[in-house]
Amino acid sequence: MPHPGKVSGYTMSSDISDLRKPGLTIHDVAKMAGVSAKTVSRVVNDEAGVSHEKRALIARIISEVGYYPHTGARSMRKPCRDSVGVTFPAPVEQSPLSQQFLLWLFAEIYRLFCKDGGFVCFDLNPFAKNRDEDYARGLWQQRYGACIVAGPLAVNDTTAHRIQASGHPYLAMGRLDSLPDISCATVDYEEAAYLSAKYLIDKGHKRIAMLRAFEGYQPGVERLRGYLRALEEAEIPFDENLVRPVTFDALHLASVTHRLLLDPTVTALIECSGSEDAASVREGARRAGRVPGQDFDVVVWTYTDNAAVLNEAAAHIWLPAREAAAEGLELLADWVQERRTDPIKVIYRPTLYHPSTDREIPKPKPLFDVLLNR
Amino acid sequence: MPHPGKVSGYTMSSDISDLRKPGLTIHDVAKMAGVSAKTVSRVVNDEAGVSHEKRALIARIISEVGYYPHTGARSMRKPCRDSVGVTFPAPVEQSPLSQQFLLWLFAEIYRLFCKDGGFVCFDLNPFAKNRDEDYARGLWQQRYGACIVAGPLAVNDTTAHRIQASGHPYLAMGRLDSLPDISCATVDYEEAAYLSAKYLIDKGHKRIAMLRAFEGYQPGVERLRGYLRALEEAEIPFDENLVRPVTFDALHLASVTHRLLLDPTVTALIECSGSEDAASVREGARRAGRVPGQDFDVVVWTYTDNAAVLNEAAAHIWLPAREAAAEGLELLADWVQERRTDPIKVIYRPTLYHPSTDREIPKPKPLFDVLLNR
DNA sequence: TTCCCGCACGTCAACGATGTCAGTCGGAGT
DNA sequence: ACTCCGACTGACATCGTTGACGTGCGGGAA
Repeated sequence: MPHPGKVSGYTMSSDISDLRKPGLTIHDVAKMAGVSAKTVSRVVNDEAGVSHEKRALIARIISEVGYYPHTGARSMRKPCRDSVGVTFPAPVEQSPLSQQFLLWLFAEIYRLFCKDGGFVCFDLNPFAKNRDEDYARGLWQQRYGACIVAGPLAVNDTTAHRIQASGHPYLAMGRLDSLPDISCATVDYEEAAYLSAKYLIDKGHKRIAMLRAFEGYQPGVERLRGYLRALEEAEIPFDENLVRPVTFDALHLASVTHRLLLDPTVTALIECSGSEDAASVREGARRAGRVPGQDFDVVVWTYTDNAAVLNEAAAHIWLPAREAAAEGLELLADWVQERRTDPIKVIYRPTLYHPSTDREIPKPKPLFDVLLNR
Repeated sequence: MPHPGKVSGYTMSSDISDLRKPGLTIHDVAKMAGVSAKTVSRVVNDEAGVSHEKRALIARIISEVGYYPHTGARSMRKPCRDSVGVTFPAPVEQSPLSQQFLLWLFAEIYRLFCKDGGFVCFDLNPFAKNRDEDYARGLWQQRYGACIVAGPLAVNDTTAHRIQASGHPYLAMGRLDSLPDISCATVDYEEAAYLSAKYLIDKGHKRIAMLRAFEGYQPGVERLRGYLRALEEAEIPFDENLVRPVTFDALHLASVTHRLLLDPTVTALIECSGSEDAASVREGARRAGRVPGQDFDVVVWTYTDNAAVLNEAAAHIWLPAREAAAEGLELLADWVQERRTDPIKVIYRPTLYHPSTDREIPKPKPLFDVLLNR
């Protein structure tokens, strides 16, 4: 046996007593230092009114015995400012956000909220009884002091307004831009759909297919609105069969594209599923025997400026979701620090470009006019 | 302007009052229901001693007004059981764990700890003053009731024992297997190094290079131990120049491999950097003008059983880290639920195989004997 | 009828930290 | 010498919740 000492039993005891030790309190520290609890509290919170010697003594004792204040007790006397909660609409592995974006988002949240010792509390509970109320349950429970609703799924207006009314800092990402006083950071999906459709209409297309996200995914509504606006302006009738809901699954995406493109009168496609899978669209087209750029025109939406995902044959809509998120998170951090109180409104405009004609992806971030007012 | 109603001011007020509303308390609910706070508490906690009518009434009021108990106040009366904290040694984007593994880990943690309404509190604070103490700061602060130390960086023994002594459920992942009474879930890195070196020695090699992880990365120590053991058994002298620390950066990996292989007497290499980058090793070898499988022998370590990463020319060590993590997390969940109290010891054995001779990657998970005792 | 038991409640103190306020103690000003 | 002031410190109440314990009431047994 190569590793003696690694062995330990795996037993089950039927009578399990609660062994968790109570932990040090401020009174313990006070007793050790020979002062009152309040004086220790003053040192912990960096308040004035303690002599230099006592302050040094108490600080030394605190670090020696490893005293940490009890967060719960603290949160009863003052609003909690050292943690943010992040709510998702679905477990990470099913998130419509790409994994790359998700990890970037995590890192950004940590960077902004942990540098002064803060905590991030993730809430991906897919088992909640009432998803919508539960979006902010950590806020109602005073578990964290600010809240990021990272999901683009619908949050109903009552919940949104309840969060707003609670006075806690919060930010809804990817949604809620239509409610005037609700904090959000997102991109303008309606505009993206409008630009896509208009681009294709201007090229002479009349029957334009669109892959919109599945039911219940709020930005899908906005997409449809932009699409319809472009059609209306050009006086082209709407055929509801051309707008298909898709999941974020690559195979599903390919198969829906396939079926759409079997209809030869469909000469253009807007791929706005939210996934980065331009490849899936290409696969679907291949199966239908059609060649993008020759047979039909495509507009692909992308959330990154990564040239690797570019499809030379297609026009692209760049949705600066990362830029919007970054900006929104900065403002949320200000709010937590009480450097602002108004709801956050960050809405970035999408940009249309074509890899074969535009040499560079437009770098300057197109901001919504709210932000230009600064 | 396409979107009226989206505009909102971006102002700074110099006198910011704290607007955060106090929130509903159990007393508010009690008043509404015409009962005492204790009775409401009984309903909230599903305790006996409340008549059916009152229980129904109170439950209705709770859901109507959206009352949630204050977590902090609660945690002062009973140990917190509805949340786990996860500590990392570094920000996610710098993690030695692959992004794929990381997201899988997140999902697994949520699956196990959120299904009954739990929360996950991540702690990636890279700004902590005393990293080692801070590994469990959320535990000392009673912020969460159980703790996962997800980092393979060294946790010093004092901290480990302090966590153990506190009686809180915890799990150290990827490390600490050498301390007898400390909970951990990991793979046997020493054995992996031993198997790798022995395989190469048996093939007749005498000068075997090893890429070990950077300084401070604890499993690196264990790797070296296994390597040395194999050398000793074969009575081959140790040349310290053959064991190079690397970071988890693909370019760095390639360049170190390059330099190692410029020495023609080096005829074998163990690539155990922990990254999935067999490609980097191949690139380094190419630059040195050497061909793996012909010029020299390689053993590549991998954490997945994904055939896509396999290099036909190399022998592989499969480290079932995911399996170990999954098992450890299950046991931690049991501990939180008080179905066990002993420290967790999950140590999986690595497996050596060669894609060109072994038809299948050995599927049955090789467990350490501790687990076989069950 | 009396006693006792158990259910359905309520009362109260305590958890750990901090805000409020009331002291104490030098030293400077008159 | 006497006041006054400011720096330092502690006593106490309080936050929201729950454990321990007390009370009143109805019903069955003696």
